[in-house]
Amino acid sequence: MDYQFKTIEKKWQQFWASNQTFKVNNTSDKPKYYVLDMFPYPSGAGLHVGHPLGYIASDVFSRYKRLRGFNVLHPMGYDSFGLPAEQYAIQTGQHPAITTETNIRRYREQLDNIGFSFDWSREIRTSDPLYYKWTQWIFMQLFNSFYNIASDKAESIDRLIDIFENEGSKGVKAVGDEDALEFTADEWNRFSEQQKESELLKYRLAYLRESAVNWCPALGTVLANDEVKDGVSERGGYPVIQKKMMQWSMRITAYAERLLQGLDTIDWPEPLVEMQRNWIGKSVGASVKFALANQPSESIEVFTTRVDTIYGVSFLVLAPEHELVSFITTNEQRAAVDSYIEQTKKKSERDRMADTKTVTGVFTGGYALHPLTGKQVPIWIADYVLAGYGTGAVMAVPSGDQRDYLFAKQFNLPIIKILDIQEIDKEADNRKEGLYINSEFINGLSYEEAVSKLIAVLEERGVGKAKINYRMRDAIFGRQRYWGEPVPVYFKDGLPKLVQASELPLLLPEVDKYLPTESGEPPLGRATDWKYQGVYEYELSTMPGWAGSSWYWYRYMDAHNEEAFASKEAVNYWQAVDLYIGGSEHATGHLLYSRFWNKFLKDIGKVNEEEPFKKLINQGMIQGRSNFVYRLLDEEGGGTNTFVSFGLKDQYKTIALHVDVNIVNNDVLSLDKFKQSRPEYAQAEFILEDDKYVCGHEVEKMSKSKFNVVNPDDIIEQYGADTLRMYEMFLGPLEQSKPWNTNGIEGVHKFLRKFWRLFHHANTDFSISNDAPTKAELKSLHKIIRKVEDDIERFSFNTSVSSFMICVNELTDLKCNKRDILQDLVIVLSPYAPHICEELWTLLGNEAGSLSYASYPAFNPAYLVEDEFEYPISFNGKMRTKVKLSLSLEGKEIEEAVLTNEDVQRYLDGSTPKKVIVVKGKIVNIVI
RNA sequence: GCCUAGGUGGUGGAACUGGUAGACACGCAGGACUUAAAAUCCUGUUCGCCUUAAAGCGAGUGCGGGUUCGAUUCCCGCCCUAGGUACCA
Repeated sequence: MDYQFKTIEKKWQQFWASNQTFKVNNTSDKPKYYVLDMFPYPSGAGLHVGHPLGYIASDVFSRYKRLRGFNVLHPMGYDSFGLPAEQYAIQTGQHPAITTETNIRRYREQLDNIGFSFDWSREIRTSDPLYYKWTQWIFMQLFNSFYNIASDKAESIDRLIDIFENEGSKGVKAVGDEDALEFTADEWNRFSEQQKESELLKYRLAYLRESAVNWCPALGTVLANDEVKDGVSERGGYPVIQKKMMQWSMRITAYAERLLQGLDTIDWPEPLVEMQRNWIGKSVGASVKFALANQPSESIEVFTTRVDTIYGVSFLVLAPEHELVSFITTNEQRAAVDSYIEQTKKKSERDRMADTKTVTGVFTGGYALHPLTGKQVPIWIADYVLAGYGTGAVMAVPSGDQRDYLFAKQFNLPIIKILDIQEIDKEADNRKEGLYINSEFINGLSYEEAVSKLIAVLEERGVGKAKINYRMRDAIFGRQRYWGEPVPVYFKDGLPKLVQASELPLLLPEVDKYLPTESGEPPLGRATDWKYQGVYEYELSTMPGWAGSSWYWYRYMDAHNEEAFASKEAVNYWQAVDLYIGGSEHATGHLLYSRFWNKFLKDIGKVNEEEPFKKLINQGMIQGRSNFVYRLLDEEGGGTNTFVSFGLKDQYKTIALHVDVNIVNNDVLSLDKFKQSRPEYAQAEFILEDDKYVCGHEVEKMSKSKFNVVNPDDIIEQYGADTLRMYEMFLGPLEQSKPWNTNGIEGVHKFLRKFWRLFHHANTDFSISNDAPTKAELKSLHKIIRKVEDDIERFSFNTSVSSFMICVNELTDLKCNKRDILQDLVIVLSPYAPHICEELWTLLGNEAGSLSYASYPAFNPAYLVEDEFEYPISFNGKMRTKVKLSLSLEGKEIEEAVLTNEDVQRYLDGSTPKKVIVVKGKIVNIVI
């Protein structure tokens, strides 16, 4: 019989499902192993060929671990809250829950087609009320907790209240807002409920704070950075400005040091660890207060890592959003300052950071007093200073900082040399060498001496202190959206209160439209009769996408528990994730938030592990090839409904927008399909070239928002799941990103057919021999046993596939059909190509389904020993020859080998080599 | 801009710790089998030069330098691409 992949794959997928082959118990004699994938967002575009890359790798690993005798937890679920379903709802009116359900069904079908060994009885969905009940529950614990610096962990807010009541604010060292008050116990006890609550909010791990957002006045909504392109909204092309808004935040900064320390304890790729380290951005320095010249009771606090350069300060720069800007600005400068602030509002934070070439800024007219010299220092504002980093103000030292240097040159501000070795004619000199000059009491000191002396003096005078600053900011937790977890909070007398735990889940209410209200409130403001106890306003924002994904791996341990997010027993059994596979694009988002929530859950005694993911592998992204259309802009820079073809776009002012690759063929856009794709495009007009609309293209992340998704079902239809699985592994190193292409899939498919033919005599009947294997056959088998073992342990799946091809070619050449060889080969290949292997396994006379728990064959090095081995050496890097050596691959040291200098000399016509270079026991070069 | 990674034939990639660069595939070219097609098998395939052939010579791992007997691998400086950059997930 021929290799009928369709029949075989359907058969075994049904068998696995109906026999629940991969259902796993929370008790077992075997050691446990938890393999987790980053669960997908069920996008309307369906599962794309990029998702399975990681899933196949984790499936190969899971199946391998089962063969190695582990009780493997390998679950799957859906991160099903998110923006795209909501945008679809806005366009069509269809409830996101329906869209999501449809998408999940499609994902499940697609996943099933690939033949994964997931335990589907543990499936989870973050948008399921039975799931988000526990996301809300965790939020409540965070709201009810503060971070106690003394015990270095989160503790109940009741304990903080206790301390305040008995000892006042001095009794506790806790992580809190900058503007937290100081008070005695008596003062606290005299506070009104209102005052107490608002003070406690400054310590809660989930708290309200004002923060900046992208506001689109025309759409009346907040936009993600992704939805803003070149200062206008991607949808509609309306202007976007920065606006401040009261929002829920998470005090992740309280965990900064633990998040940093924990990185040393986990087995993650070093680049990823480095990214998190840099994101946390610990810097050791000092904070210094500069009093205002005309109002010495007010001061501007700056953070600096180079307090030693303080005598080089020639001006201060504030972020345009800094709260004191308006107060400082003089009447003469007010117009200029206001107009600069207006300009800044139009820029996104990223644009502000990216632009280092143009130097802009405005003098406020105000002065501060240098804390040591008392001299007047002018105060400027500039958009390169960000309100969210440090204190939103910097002391500018042009001689030591290039950015300050350029600023000083541009605006003719003094540049003060502070170290004797500094060379500052052309640029700033940030060296910490030499001795200080122009610096009063630190003159003549070295860097280390200066820093400690300065800090001592600043502290003594109460104008500064040593400080550790983290670049990481608290995470904004509110979203002005519909399709997310409702925040289980209502407002009484303007203060946030939690709903009762017994009232969870707080269900997402129905709304008539998924848009903001006319008064600019989030979509939940549209819900009618949605009041706590019929009276109090609920919080109208919902949780961000990362809420549900920050703890989900615990839910898989005990997916149907109604009493807890997971039972104590389940958590104790599975502990942490042993292997987590997912993309590095989550490096500073999901992977940081998850660590944060995990540490919090540990602090409150709900889980055991400080770190949730012991080992992590980044699967590289399979990138997509995106297509673009070019929207014509009007004079004000607003979007029109006319689109310019790629070749003509440079003649107009346009903005590039992603267009679905599925309505583009060879970069030519289908105009009809484009008009149907969105209501706003129905009347679209086009400027064509050669009667065609040609799209631009780019290689980038495959994602629903970029409309460049390719479906794995098409590949499976043509070649089968086993081919897809092996091909994705064959494409290249797991960690490496690569654009999707199907060149080369034929080779993998041919391999599987060849493999099948090893068992099928004359391409028809199943026929194998019970004869004893030959030496050559055993060698071939044991090479692959060892190779696959090695490759899987170091996640080098692509080289495995090549080795399989070599192995099968060798066995084909040997006309091998020996049971002993083939049976072991089936086991070794089965993690990669499970369907064909299950089929052959049963044909070999084994019980159906038993392959998944067979034993991985033992490697025997004896089969690889060779009597004679031809070893090439090169002379002077030019002449090459081959020398016959007696040595073995395994065991014997080369020093014992027959080759000696005398032997080598024979190949050099008697000339004596000057040098023989031996590396790892091999002669690699001979210098004559 | 900043952080992280990558750049090797026509293509995907291999070379694991500095030691024969191009394994294994795809594609392409030629051939076998076939009435034909599919499937399968065989040969060749980094580029250039030279040769009837066998063989040989030179260059070559993004670019420019450096270290080394020896560099895809290590160091310095560039260029390009991708991911992240805090409301995509």
